[in-house]
Amino acid sequence: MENKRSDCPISCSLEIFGDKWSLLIIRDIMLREKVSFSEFLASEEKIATNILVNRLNLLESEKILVKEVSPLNKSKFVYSLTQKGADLLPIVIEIMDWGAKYNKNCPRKELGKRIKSDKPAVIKELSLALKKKIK
Amino acid sequence: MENKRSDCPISCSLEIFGDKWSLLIIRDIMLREKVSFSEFLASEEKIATNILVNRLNLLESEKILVKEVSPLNKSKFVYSLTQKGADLLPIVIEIMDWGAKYNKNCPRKELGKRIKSDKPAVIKELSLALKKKIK
DNA sequence: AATTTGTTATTGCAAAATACAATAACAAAT
DNA sequence: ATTTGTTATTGTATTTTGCAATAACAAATT
Repeated sequence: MENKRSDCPISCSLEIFGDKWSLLIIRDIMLREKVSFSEFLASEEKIATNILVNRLNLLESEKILVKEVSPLNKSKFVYSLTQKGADLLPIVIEIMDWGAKYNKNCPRKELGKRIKSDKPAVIKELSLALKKKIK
Repeated sequence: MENKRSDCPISCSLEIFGDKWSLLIIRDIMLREKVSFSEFLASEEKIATNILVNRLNLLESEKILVKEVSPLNKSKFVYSLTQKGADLLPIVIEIMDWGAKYNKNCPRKELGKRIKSDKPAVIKELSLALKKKIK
């Protein structure tokens, strides 16, 4: 961890995930059941392999993710959220809601519509589901 | 607006404010009553002038901020939030709450404590206050 | 009128982050 | 043995950011 810019919690948070990629990896794990390097790599936003490696290591070092050997395939790793990582859920949901509200080209799909109609319920439900999977 | 990476609302949002600075400017306007270039510049995180200019222009072009000549000082500009910008409030609050929860060096001050004890009330109250100031 | 001060913006250059392509390491599967 | 799949590294070009200096210009001061 580098030297902090300030003690502001917003600033500290942005030093960790204030970039264009980190929260997309979190999204993939949280909302799309992705768990591995190759699955993250396959996402539509086309992250480069070196950046993906870098972000996964960073998120792991911040204890937002945990990396383990896959029980199904010993030559594969799987990433899971810690409680700290799972607690990013409300942030992700709020960003998703704002983005859908202000972007014509981001039509709300099922989850987006449920967020629009009852955000707290969605957060509660997803949070419970995550609880079963955190490390 | 460049070419979008995808239609995901999270990705679209991060293309706008997914960096280490934009949300700090929003924070300064939302929570610290700052309105001008020199006030943003004075924040503890020490943003560079060229980056500040760049972010202000970007946020203005995204219609998150509006720039006007100050009524008090004609050689000064003041920035205010649009409704789109004010709607970032829940994101800012959630990031603040997460940062305070997971960072020893970010002691909760008054606002932080109120967020911890009743987040929806804080958001509602601040959102009402912002409503009176949006352009 | 000339000078100083305050505010916003620009420029030049170094450093860091990102994009993109190629390929390496290595275990599993064939 | 060879091929395939998964993760990681390397090299190079481009873009973004950090930092310092300074410009433009109006208001305030002398």
